[in-house]
Amino acid sequence: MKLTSKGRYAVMALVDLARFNNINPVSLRDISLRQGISLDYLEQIFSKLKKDQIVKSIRGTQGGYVLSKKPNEIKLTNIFHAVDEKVKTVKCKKDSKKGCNGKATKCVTHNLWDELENHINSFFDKKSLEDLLKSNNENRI
Amino acid sequence: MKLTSKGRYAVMALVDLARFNNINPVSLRDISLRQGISLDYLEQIFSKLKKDQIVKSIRGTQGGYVLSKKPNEIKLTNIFHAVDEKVKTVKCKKDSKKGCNGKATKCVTHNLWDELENHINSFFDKKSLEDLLKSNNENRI
DNA sequence: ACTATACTTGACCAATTTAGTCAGGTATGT
DNA sequence: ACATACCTGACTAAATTGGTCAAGTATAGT
Repeated sequence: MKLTSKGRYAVMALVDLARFNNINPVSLRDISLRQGISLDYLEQIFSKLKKDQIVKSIRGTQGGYVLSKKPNEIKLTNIFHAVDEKVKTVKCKKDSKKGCNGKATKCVTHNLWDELENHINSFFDKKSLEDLLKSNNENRI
Repeated sequence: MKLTSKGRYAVMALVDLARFNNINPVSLRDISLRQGISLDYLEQIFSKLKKDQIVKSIRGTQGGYVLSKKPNEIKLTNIFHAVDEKVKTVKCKKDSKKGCNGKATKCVTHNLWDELENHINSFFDKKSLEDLLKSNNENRI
């Protein structure tokens, strides 16, 4: 089981954006420099964040991105969903001969995996961008 | 984020093993047939389960595998650990210029990922093979 | 002793996913 | 007009996954 960089980058970038969000739009170039994430890759990530209305874009000189909502309204669930960082549990295919279909342990793992998904998602549902900003500030005293 | 088949197969195979464990050792061939998992792949998985002393092997005719412990003593943590199904969180490398080192959001994601790992592991720590056997039996009434 | 069964080990491989790069755009403030 | 910065899609190298294949070794039963 693993978490990919894309989700982590999205979180890092949004925390960065939230911190510098107050006055002007924040350009991806700045985020790229501050966070050490490739600009090209950031563009891919932000196009997804925009599609899910987590950020808004402002084009042209002095343009950049702005949060669409307040930091406490943006949950990790929303972020991960936007960038396709989802909990995949590799279930059995319905019409394959392999797996649990009609077999002895049918559904054991299905129920288990469903429980696990719920468990993980409940974590993501609770954490907001604001929570992360707070813990970030505490660390930088 | 995803869970691999290896972990799922290990769980399925062990539930199967636990059910038929009472009288004789259970051969991988039987598990393979009942669960629809490739024999060759099962061998790889069981060699890892054996190394972590979750199962014992008995060679020769009528041989097979037996659980090393009682089903309630075998937690999902143990199983996943044995087959290297671990929560990888793609952390920043220490000496790379990329990532969070010395950057604005240093440790935001580190703390977050650590919390998540704990959250997930607490789930795995609680669930035992016995729990799965029970829910399996309930399903087959 | 022979043989069938079943565990043991290690090399190999195709398909998929990941984490990007590259090359072109288009919109807009000054 | 021009620099900035968003936008889009194609491409790719490396790693991972989910196996297969081949060649063993150990043991119970005959």
